[in-house]
Amino acid sequence: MDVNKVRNTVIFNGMTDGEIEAALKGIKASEKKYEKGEAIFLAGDTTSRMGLVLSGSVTIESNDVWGNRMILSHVEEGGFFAETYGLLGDEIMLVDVIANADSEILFLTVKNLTSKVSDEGTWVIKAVSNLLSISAQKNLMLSGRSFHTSPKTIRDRVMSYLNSLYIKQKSREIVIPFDRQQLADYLNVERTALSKELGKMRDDGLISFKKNRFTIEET
Amino acid sequence: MDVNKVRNTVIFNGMTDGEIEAALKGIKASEKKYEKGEAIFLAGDTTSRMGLVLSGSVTIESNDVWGNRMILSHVEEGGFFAETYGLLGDEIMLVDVIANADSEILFLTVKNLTSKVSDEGTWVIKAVSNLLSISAQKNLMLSGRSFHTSPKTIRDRVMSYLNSLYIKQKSREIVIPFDRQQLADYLNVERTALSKELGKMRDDGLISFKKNRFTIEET
DNA sequence: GAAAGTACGTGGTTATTACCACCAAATGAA
DNA sequence: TTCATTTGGTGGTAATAACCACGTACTTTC
Repeated sequence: MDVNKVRNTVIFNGMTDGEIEAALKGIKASEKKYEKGEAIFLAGDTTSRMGLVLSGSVTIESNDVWGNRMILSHVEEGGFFAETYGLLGDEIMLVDVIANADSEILFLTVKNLTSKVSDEGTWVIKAVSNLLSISAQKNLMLSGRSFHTSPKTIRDRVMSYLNSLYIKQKSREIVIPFDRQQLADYLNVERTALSKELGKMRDDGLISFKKNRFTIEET
Repeated sequence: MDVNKVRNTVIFNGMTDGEIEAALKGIKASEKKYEKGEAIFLAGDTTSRMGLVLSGSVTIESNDVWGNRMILSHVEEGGFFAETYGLLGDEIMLVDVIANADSEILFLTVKNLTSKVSDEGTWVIKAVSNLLSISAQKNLMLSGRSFHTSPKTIRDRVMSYLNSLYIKQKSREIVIPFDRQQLADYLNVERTALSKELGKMRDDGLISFKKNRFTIEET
């Protein structure tokens, strides 16, 4: 890896060239090329590596069980993706990352960073590392919720939510951790309107449910 | 400070008692008592300290220019608040933190943590510290947006958004960084519907605007 | 097991928004 | 300038959700 390529990225901020070289080694930096359209990560994956776009660009997108595709964001040269997943290591990704052009990606193994640190570091690094975990965790919750509340109809919000659980639980039979009122609050809709829409979705053959057990019907 | 009181909180995870003591000193831990109803932070403040609830509980709430109050969350014993603001240090808080009962709060100066570290640490701690900044920054953006998209009507979303800029810019004359389409996307509403609602709000004497300059009218 | 409370669903009404077609003003390039 | 493009606004309509009132089933408690 050429230090010049990464010197200006945020993660190597404040490091000398020597440190960057050490970091690249310690962080197991590995470069890989992708062709336009190729998948870098797929929903359902777990990863302990985050990505840094050296050239080209990638899109973060969601493709749900029902075949709906949604583009969530672009990441340009110099930008990161999957930091949160990489940091937490065992969280299941809910989105796909696709090369938007021929791209060079640098993968950085950041999971070990914080765990390794916990054994050997001083209290300072332990504290920073703990804060990073707290922050990453919160991040994941926030982006999850914002993801499920951005569709404009109740039906689409429910589908977005159920799809994420489908990916996590890898089963069309889904147990949700909410009662109706809580689900309504989480999706930012009114409870009775949610009940009605769930009923319609059942009538339309999309789902069936009883209490907090939902089943995504085969189409 | 008694180590026993904080040993089980996430931020001191993995530290020996000796390290916790060193940490408490290095992090300038200071305890303060608040009576029920007393303000711990107010919107418009900046802080380089985060809060840890030792006893009692606090509420995070929003009180806007128009006098609307909204409770956003509770933090119980052992929980944190203002971590993101504390970490970034110079971000203006958009919410109030109020003691929900007689409470003991431990303030931790976390800003210095990451900045101090940048000078002296190894590449590992620098990388972790950089990641923490990235994560905190992203966090702030995510929670801001989710804050402005949770009201159910377009008007309330606009008011929430303008109020946050009012707090940041400390002026009733507000320049927004978006054109109409971008504002609509940010607030998760349809552009023409937004235009209409802005017109109505002007008719109702709430605001006036021209292009991306808005003025919050005195009521 | 009766009473009270909680959770969920339905009907009906109204308010709000999305959506489409279109226009006007502002911007910018030739 | 003139033409094309971008940006913001309006009218009208259909879709959607909020809101209120209420009923039913399931739980919990005494």
